[in-house]
Formats: sequence, structure tokens, C-alpha cells
Amino acid sequence: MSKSQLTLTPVETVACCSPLVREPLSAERAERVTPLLKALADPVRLRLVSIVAASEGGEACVCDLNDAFDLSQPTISHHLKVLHDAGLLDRTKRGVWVYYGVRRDVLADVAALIGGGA
Amino acid sequence: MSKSQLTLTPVETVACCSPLVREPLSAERAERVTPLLKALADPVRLRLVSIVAASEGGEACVCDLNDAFDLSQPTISHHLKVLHDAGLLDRTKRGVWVYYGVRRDVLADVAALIGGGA
DNA sequence: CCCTTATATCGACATCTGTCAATATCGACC
DNA sequence: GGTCGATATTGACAGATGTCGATATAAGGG
Repeated sequence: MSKSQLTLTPVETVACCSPLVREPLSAERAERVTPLLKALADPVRLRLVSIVAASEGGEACVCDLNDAFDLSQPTISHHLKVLHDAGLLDRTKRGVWVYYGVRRDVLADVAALIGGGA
Repeated sequence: MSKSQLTLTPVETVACCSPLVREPLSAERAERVTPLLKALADPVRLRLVSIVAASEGGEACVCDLNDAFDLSQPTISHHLKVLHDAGLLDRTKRGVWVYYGVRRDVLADVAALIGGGA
């Protein structure tokens, strides 16, 4: 690990340490991991991740995602941005379309943090 | 399962189904699971769960939890209530003290939902 | 009984968040 | 270059959330 502990991103932080139940989480680690959980803690975003993850190749076009919800296009775009900024979704532009792909490794790290001691 | 799907609690819902990445989460399931993630998606509550879970016997006294934070006692009490209401922590009163214990099974179910396909 | 100690509830407040309509940007195609 | 379709950004607003101080409740000890 070349980066200083002080500059770890949420994704790096959640990947680096023992699960919740092993030893108390430090305040700094908790602060850095929380954005990932906040990103998942919304019904629309949870479904977005799920739809993307369950799609072939683990990615889906925004046009399809918009159709899956009864929400405005800007709202979906906003939620996708939140998930992307958190590091949970990759973004790829192909022609006019944008595809979001799930970071399964990050999901797995989050899961390991929460349930790693069970 | 004796209860109707319509009355499932968050804890029951998260325990019952396939992970995010297997098949798209329905809107109703997403709505029912989200409270659990919201409960975890706060740095103070994440640390509370961690401290409780890492304690001997998987439970800790509120008095100790208060001391671990630079926050007012009502604030900690509020966060513990959120975690308890979500079904993540058990509450036991022993004499004057209240002990909160972690529901490892629920944590495991949440983890399985998020990372179950990795 | 009263007092003390532990925990919860209430009311208030500032901040954060989800949503939309309007608008901007970016690519492709004519 | 102009237009059109796909996605992002902006600004506004209502409602949710985290925090506190003050107060309530509950249990034990004198």
C-alpha cells in the first residue's frame, strides 16, 4: 500500500481491514467507510445496483435503467452519480450511450466488513 | 414462513432472498431492506455496532458506549434506538443498566444480500 | 421517602437528501 | 453546421436526519 492511511478512499478503506465484529472500528475508518453504505442505503440505488449487477456482463445502459423506474431522468442520473462517486459503479461511454458496471469486488468488501465474522 | 410477504419486517426480508447480483431486487423488497442499510450508514452507528460486536459476549453496556464517543448521552441513546428498531441490536435491561447485543445473524444476512454473489 | 445514577424522550434547530423542471452538454447523423 | 436523442448539471424545495439541552422515567441505596 503506497498511499498514506490519511488519504485512503472509501473503497480502499473498506478493502483493507478486519470486519466490524472482530475489533472496534476507529472513528476515521468509520467515516471513510460510511459513504459506501450511504450510497447503498436508498431503495432506488439498491435496485439500480441490483439491476446492473444482474444484467449480462454486469453492466447496463442508462436508457434501460431509466425505464425501470417511475422517476425523472435527472433523478436516476443523480443516483447513478452517487453510486459512481462512491466507487460502486464503473462508468463507460460507448457512442451516445453510457453504461454503468458493478464493482463486484467493492460489494464483496462491504459485505465482508459487515458480515465478515459470522 | 407463516407471515404474509406483505408484512415482512426488514430483518425477515433481508433473510429470505437471493443476493443483489443474482436477480433484480423488486421495489417492495428494496423498500423493506433499506432501513437496515440506513441504520448502518452512519459513522457513529457503525462504530456502535462494531464496539458492541467486538465486546465479550457480543454485548455492551450503554454506559461504556457513551464513553467511547464525544457526543451527548441523548445522541448515543438515539442511535442505539435506531439500531434496535432496525433489528440490528438486542436490548436487555439488567438492574439499572441496559445492554445492547449484536444480532450477528442479521449482519450476516445483510452481508449476504450485498455480497452474496461475489 | 428522597436522592442519585442510568437511560430514554421531547422539542428545537441546522444540515443533508431525494426529487423535479429547466437547461446544458455531448455525439451522431443528415 | 443544424438538429435530434441521450445523459448530465443546476437551482429550488419539501422532507428526513443528526445533534443538543432540558426533562422524564426508572431502579437502587441512604
